[in-house]
Amino acid sequence: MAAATSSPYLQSLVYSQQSGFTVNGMLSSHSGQSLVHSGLLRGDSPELDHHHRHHHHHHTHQHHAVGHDPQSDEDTPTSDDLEHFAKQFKQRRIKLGFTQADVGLALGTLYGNVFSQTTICRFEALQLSFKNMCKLKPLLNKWLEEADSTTGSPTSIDKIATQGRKRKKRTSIEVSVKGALESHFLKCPKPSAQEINSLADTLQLEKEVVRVWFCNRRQKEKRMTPPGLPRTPEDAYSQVGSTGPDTPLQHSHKFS
DNA sequence: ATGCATGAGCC
DNA sequence: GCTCATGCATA
Repeated sequence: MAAATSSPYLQSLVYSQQSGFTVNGMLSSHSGQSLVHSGLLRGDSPELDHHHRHHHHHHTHQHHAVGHDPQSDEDTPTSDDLEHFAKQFKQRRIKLGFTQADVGLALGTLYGNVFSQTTICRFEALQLSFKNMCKLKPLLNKWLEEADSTTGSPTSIDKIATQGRKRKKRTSIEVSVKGALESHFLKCPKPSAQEINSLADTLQLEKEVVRVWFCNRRQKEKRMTPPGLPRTPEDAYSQVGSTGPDTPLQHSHKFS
């Protein structure tokens, strides 16, 4: 009893147009993401091509005053850890009957940090930056523990006030124009204002739209799972219906 | 699930 | 103006 707080299927049904996953089914919604990462993290300098390990700047922060600190939880996860956790998380979440949106709201009501369906989705698909993933992992992990050992406490959902600001209507860019932008991006990922200007003029787009497009495109490159990664076709079909624990995910450590 | 957008923080 | 975390709105 307790899993039926909100309507778990509302969103799933709405968004299940392209993926084709059912409400209660355990069909994995392997849409366009590939779970094999290539270790592309921070460091936006294409020129530098030294194989960077997933390092973490060790700040010379002073240690804790107390001497007893056998095992603190401040260990930096590796990409593998995140990959595995994300997968586990998604599976448990689905089995518990929660949607991504549910989790986002639950985090808000439980810990004060509200997140959208988008963010949960991107976390599960490893489409965030390494740092961002590390930040969200503890939070989601905590929710997981709570939801898993829920003793039947119906958490009442509560929404916080939405900001009342007019948002610009999303401009939809034509596929041909997108192609042109892609081409330019490959040549020059970081065009100057002048370049953007001429580009915008050529493509008949607002300069701001072009600028934002490049910003977003750069961010994509910094995700854990960069776009255009060919997913292994064998991985396309995994557990269906039955209690499939998990699919053995092999990953290739390739830090070019 | 993803594309375009906002906004905070940094330079 | 860029990066970075994040999300509304939409495909």
